[in-house]
Amino acid sequence: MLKVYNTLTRSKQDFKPIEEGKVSIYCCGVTPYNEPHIGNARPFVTWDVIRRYFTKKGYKVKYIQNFTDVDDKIITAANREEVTWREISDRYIEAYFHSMDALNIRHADIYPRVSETMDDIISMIQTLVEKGFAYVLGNGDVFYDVTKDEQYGKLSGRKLDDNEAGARIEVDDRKHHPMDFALWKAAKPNEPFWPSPWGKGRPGWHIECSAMSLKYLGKKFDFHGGGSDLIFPHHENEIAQSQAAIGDDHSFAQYWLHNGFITIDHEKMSKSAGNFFTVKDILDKYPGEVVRFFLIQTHYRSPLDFSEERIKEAQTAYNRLATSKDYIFDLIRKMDSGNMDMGGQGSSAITVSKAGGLVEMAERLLSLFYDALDDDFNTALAISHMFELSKEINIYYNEIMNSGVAGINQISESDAKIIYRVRDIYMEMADIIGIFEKAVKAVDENAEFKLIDDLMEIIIANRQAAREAKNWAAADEIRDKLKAVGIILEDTAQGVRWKRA
RNA sequence: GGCGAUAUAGCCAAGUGGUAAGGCCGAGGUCUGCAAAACCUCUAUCCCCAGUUCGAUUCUGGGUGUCGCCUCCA
Repeated sequence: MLKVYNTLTRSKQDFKPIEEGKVSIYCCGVTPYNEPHIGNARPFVTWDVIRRYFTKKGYKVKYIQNFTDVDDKIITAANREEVTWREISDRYIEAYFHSMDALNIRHADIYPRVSETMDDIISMIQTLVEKGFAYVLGNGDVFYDVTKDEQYGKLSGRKLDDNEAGARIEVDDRKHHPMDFALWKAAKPNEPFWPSPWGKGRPGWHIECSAMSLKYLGKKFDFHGGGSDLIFPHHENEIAQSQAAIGDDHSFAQYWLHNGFITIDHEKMSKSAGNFFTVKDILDKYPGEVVRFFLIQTHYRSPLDFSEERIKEAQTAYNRLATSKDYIFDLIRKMDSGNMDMGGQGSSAITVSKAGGLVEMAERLLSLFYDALDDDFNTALAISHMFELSKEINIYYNEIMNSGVAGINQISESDAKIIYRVRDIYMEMADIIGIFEKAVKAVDENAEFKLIDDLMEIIIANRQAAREAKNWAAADEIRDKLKAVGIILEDTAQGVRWKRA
C-alpha cells in the first residue's frame, strides 16, 4: 500500500486513487524566462520517478505540467531584449526541454500554456466574481477576497492575522485585505493583453494553474505538486479560488506533495538571489543520468545541498551501479554468443546453488525496493537496495569469471534463466529511477557499437601481444592513448575489459 | 513577530520503541607487470536536558543550532 505525505494534512496517508487504476497529476511547471537551474529540475525528476512507479504498478497515469508563459519576468526580459514575450517564452521552453530531456524526464501528456488557456481563465474569474469571492476595481483589476473564504490558509497552516502583512512589501491599499491577490491585472503600457469583461489585461499569477488543472483533470484529481516554496501563496491561492469556484471544499487536488529545496552552501538557491547553477552548465561537465541520480539519492522532501564535490560523489556511486550492469550484460553476451555449452552436464552443483542464491536475493531486494517507494517514494532507500543487488551481481560475476572459460561454459540452462531474471530485476530498478537508458541503448541497439566492439578486439589483441612480450611501454602507451579518447581498459585476471569513461 | 521543517559516522544520507540501510572518502588485505575495477576487513551508543517506558536515536515537554515560508521563486 502506497503512503504519501500530504502537505494538506501534514501527515502520511494511504493513497487511494479517485478512479481505480488511474492516477491524475498536476505539477507546477516553470515560468520560461531563463535557463532552468538545478533546483527547477528537482520536482520534475521527482515526479518523473513517481510516474514511472505508477506506470510500472499498472496505473494509467495522466500527467499535466504547465508553462506560465504570460508573466512579469517574461515581459521584463522581452522589453530588455526588445523582442516579443512569445519569443522569450518559446526560447526558454525549448531550453527547458533540452535540459530535462538530458535528465531522462519523460514528457507530460499535456503542456498547457497560459496564453492558450485564456478563455478558461477568464470564465473562472467570472465565476468567482459572480459568486462574490472576487471584486473588480475601477481600473479593471480583479482581486480574490480572502475574507470571504473561511478556509483560507488551510494548506500552509497559517491564519490571516498571523502574516506580517506589509513587512517586506508595500501593501496595495486598494485591496480590501492585505492578503487579497490579483486574479486579473489591467494592462499597462508595453505589456501584452487580452480582452476580458473587465477590459484589456492579463491573468494574475495563481489563477492559471487552477484553470489548467481543472480543465484537463476535472474537478477532483489525485496529485498536485511542486517546490515547497509554492505552498504559500501559490498553492494556497489555487486551492482557495478553485474550491470557491467549484463550491466544494473537497474538490481539486486530493494529495499535495512538495519537494524540498536545493541549496548552495546551505542557502536556498534562487534565480533572484543569483546563487544558482543552470542544468545546462552542469551538463557540460556531467552526464544527465548522473545529475538525475544525484537528485534522487536524497528523499524528495529533504533539503539537498549542491556542490561540485557532491556531484562527483554521485558520479562515482553511479559508476558503481553501471559496472554491475556491464557485468551482467557481459555475462549474457558471452552466453548468447554461443560460447557456452548451454544445458551441458558440466554445471556444478556449486554454480547452481550460487545462481539460485543470487536470484533469491534479487527477488527479495526488488520487493524491498518497491516497499521503499511505497513509503512516500523513498528513492534514497530504494537505491540502497539496488546497491546491495549490485554487490551480489559483482560477486557472482567474479566467481564465474574466475573459474575461467570452463566456468562460463558450465552455466547450465537453468542458471542462464536465472541470470536473465537477475538482469531483468536490476534493469527494472534502473528503469524506475530512470537510469541506464542511454547506455543500454548503446549496448543493445546502436549498430555502431558492434563496429567499435570489433575494433576494440583488434586493438586489445595487439596490446595483449605486446604484454606477452613484456613490452610494457607499448602496452601502457596503447592504454593511455585509449584513455585520452575516452576508453578505459581494465586488465583483469579474467582478461581485458574495456568501457567508456 | 507568526508559521513550518530539520539536527544520525570525516562527508552525504535512510531508518526503527529493543543498541543504526546505502554511498563517498580513508586504512589494511586479495587479485595484479603497473594502473583500474571488483571482492574481504575496519571506522557512530543518532545536538543538549528532563519525562514516559522493562528499554528511546526513535514518543512527550523544554532548550540550543541550522534552514525555509510570510515578496517573485521549483
